[in-house]
Amino acid sequence: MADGTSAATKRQEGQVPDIVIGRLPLYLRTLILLEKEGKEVTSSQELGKQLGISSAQIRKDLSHFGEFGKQGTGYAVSYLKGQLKEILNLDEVWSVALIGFGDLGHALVHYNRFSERRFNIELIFDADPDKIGHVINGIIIQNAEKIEEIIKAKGIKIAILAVPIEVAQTVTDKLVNAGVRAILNYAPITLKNIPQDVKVQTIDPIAHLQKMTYYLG
Amino acid sequence: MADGTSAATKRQEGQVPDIVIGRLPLYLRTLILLEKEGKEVTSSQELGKQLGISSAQIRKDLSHFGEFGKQGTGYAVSYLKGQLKEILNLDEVWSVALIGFGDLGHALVHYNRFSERRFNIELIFDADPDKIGHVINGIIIQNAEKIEEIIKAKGIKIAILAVPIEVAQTVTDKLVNAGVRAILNYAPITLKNIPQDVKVQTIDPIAHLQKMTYYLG
DNA sequence: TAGATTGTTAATCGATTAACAATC
DNA sequence: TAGATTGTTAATCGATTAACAATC
Repeated sequence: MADGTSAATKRQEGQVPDIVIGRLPLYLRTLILLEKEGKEVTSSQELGKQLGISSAQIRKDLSHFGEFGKQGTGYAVSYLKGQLKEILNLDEVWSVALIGFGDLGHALVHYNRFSERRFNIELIFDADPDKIGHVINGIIIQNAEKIEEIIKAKGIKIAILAVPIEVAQTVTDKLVNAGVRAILNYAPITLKNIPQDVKVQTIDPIAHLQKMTYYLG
Repeated sequence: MADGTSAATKRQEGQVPDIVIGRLPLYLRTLILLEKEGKEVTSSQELGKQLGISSAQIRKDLSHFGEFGKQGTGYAVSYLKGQLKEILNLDEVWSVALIGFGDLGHALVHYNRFSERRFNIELIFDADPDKIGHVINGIIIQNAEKIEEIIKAKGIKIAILAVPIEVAQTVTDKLVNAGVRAILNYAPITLKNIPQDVKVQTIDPIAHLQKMTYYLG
């Protein structure tokens, strides 16, 4: 994530590194898994083994936010899970706008894990007149021209961008303008003109594959 | 990513950091974009601006592999693109096996960028008897029980894992056993028992969203 | 208690940036 | 030439790891 930290916006005392924030969801994911397996207590060592990282790193990461464990015994799974959820602002249900209803958009709408994790896709937009008006999972596909108007009206802060490359930047400008603060970007392009308080995460499967083929030489 | 490489490497002065390898596909992506725009020459500054990273970092990254630019003028777009493709082993067509033909698998098969970038999905597997035997894009959906047999026979090195969490590890074991060396994993779980020479990249959209909600507090 | 594990400090390791001679 | 930009070195910055006192 480009956090746009410049000399003028030096990391303030007590601010947690972005790379640490990125690991918290993995810790949470693992705790949920352990809980499902019936584990009530865990340790930095066990978590580390599950995730393939060191126990020291986990303890260090958590120490940015407080003390959650007990010497000699470790962490109560349910408690730590709750604390991480709170830290990550996951106690509320987040409304999400999906932009683009092609194959990917279709798959995302049917991906149950979004709602399981309390990300509710509440709006769908597309530019194709043949799609506009159709109802998917009780959601009407809206005209992409109304993105700003409707998102602003609903106060939605999170958008999933699943549009073709060519329109990704234009749509992004609209989303930012509509007050969106987090964009999950599936277009394989670096989005520009992102204000400091708007976060972007780009998912590009091709980039992942190409990173791996390097090692297949 | 573990660097599982023998002493007999192509590069004498040691290993290129994995984090650098991860940026090469982004450089390539940007060069392709610039080429499409008709640009014949670019610079580390321009590339950096496009990607939101420093020009120094781009020059440093490229310097691990050789000298590709000219002082005063910069880089020939087409040439640098070709060099990066070569470095990343992208001159050949890679056959890919897709495991799991749910909504996500469906979207992936229809995602043209895979074939555009020379990743050809050649095999599809699913465990559902209702799906086995159906033909998608000229590819028969095969019984998941034949994963090892068929992948081994075809010598396929890259797999995309789009199966439910519960079976992800079991399928992974089979893939590794069948000789797969790169796994693009869409199951939100850390895969275990991965040999050093097998690479895994996990894509978890929920983790990305949760990273961003931290900042929405 | 004895063993285990946390939270934290200090040391190490690695990545990024700044700066500049070389040179197109 | 004058301006621009590379490739590289050294300095800086930041992240990870090791180690251990505290203590459950």
